[in-house]
Amino acid sequence: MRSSQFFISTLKEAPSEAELLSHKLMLRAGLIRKLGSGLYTWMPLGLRVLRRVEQIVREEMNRAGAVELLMPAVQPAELWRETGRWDVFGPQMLKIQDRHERDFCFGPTHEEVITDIARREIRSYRQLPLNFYQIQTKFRDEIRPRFGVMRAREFMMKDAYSFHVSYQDLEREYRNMYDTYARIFTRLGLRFRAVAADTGAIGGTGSHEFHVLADSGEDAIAFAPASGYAANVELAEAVAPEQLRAAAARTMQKVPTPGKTTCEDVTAMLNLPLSQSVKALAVMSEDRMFMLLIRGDHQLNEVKTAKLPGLNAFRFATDKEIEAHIGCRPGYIGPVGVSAGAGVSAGAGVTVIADRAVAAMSDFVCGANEAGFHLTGVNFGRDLPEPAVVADIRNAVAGDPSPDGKGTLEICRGIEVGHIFQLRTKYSEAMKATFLDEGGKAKMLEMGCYGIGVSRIVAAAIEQGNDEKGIVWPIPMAPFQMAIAPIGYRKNAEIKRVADQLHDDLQAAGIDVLLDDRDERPGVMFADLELIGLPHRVTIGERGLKEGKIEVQSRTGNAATTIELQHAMAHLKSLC
RNA sequence: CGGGGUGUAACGCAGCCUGGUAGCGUGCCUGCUUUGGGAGCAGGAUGUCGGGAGUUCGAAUCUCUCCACCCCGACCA
Repeated sequence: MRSSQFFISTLKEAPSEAELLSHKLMLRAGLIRKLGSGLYTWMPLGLRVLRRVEQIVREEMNRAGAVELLMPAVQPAELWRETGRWDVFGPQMLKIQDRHERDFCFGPTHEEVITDIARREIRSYRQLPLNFYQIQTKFRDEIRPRFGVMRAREFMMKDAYSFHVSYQDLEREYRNMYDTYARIFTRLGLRFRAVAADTGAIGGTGSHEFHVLADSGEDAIAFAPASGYAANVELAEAVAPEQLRAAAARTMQKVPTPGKTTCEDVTAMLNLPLSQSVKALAVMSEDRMFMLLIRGDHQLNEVKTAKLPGLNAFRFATDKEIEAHIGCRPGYIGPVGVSAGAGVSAGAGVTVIADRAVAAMSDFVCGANEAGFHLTGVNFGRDLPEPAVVADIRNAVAGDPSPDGKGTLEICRGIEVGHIFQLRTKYSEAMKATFLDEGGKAKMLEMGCYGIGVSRIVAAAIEQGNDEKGIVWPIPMAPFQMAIAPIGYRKNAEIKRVADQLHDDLQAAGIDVLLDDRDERPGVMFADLELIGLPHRVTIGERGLKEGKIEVQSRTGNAATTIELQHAMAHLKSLC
């Protein structure tokens, strides 16, 4: 390919809308252009990268035995009403009407459509197992699209759905997909980690996420290097402290803490470690107030909390509600004196739920339920009743013991690029998707589903591969494998001849090469080629050509190597 | 949706407070010179100042209103 016949449009400065590095670089390199919030055009250069990712995903899915199909992006509401998800999915689903005012959505996912296919097409156990997949545009009306294609509303996804006669066979395919995903991300040249995950809205039982490791990632991952344990922090168990609660050593005292409303401020003022304080979070669920107790240096895990009985739809209490139930404004609330009695009857008292770590504390600091005061030396059983509920409601932190008992946890950040689920019969039951087993009996199809964020992978790869000059692609994702930068292409006939010849030879050898024949000055050419991150650059200039030599420079290496023109093809082929 | 912010040329920005009819850098176009790390000189083009309404002799600037976009929180590939 020649740049004069292609389209390269780079920017020296990133548009101010971009915050994240990969987003800035994608705009600067001309990979994408924004149409609206969460809506992006894939420019020719970006599309080449997207296609490379697609191709690797496709090859590995095919190799794993999955079969490609393509479902409509627009889906009738009836299917979604069958599974009850028309309303459940909520505003995240883009709902549209046709000319007859019939309801449709732009598909955010395709469980309904594929299950409809399955119930029509799959009749016998002899047809199973099956794994259908597609690579297609999805639309999710995200609450807040951001970071370019990292969290766009319209995005490219590979989604696969498998069907089985039994749970055992589903587990086998789940394992197969797990291994396939590992192969895909390895082939793409990404540093990644598979982690145990929450099943979320899609539903089902077992689930793993695949994360590209990057400090800018939106997810936190807990992992134990010693054992290989890895889980999304949303899920990772924070195990109960081994030590039993120490005996009370101090008496409870009320101390004035005017203006100090956070654990940090209070402990700083009292010259105590943050881990000696307890933070009280008031939440409401079905008109009842719950007080969640977390150690001052810990963070509430809302996913875990929502799994507690009666708290599945909890929300944080308003300041007014806190005053009404506790008689004190936020910042100074605490568990002492609030949990009168069992606190089970609606409206009466507040149910106190303590994190496991809090339950093991003694002589702690907490709010006094009086503005401007905190309590020190507080002890359960003496100064207040034992908490009504003790549960794991905090995020695991670095240094926590691993839930599998082997070693301690570390925390890193990741970008979720893949997610696999065991759906079981959730959708087949809702949509009556059955097959006949060997005995001629109708049985529900066991299902699995497996997603990969194809467009997100492009952004994630840039988060992992970049330097001050621009993008550094993993070789399998690069839009071109190699660039030819002729200096004085339109001035020097010999340079033009050599560059053209090399371009044609490389292309004939099946190497994707970009000949920069724009006749830009060398600095401009080099800067552009580095910004768009091509792995290798061949520089052809008068200087070297006089001696029959050209230069080869790798995007990652520092020094260029000089090679004989006559050996160029062999050398360049060996690089790809 | 709640909180914060921004909309002025293709990109980055100034001008706004204190109204007087729009500017800088980069990019773009033409010519000449230049050609191994984002060239120099000369000339040039480009704006419904986000939209609408209002105040005023006069609005990018003040007021109201709508819209778009970005950032922080709840969602997810």
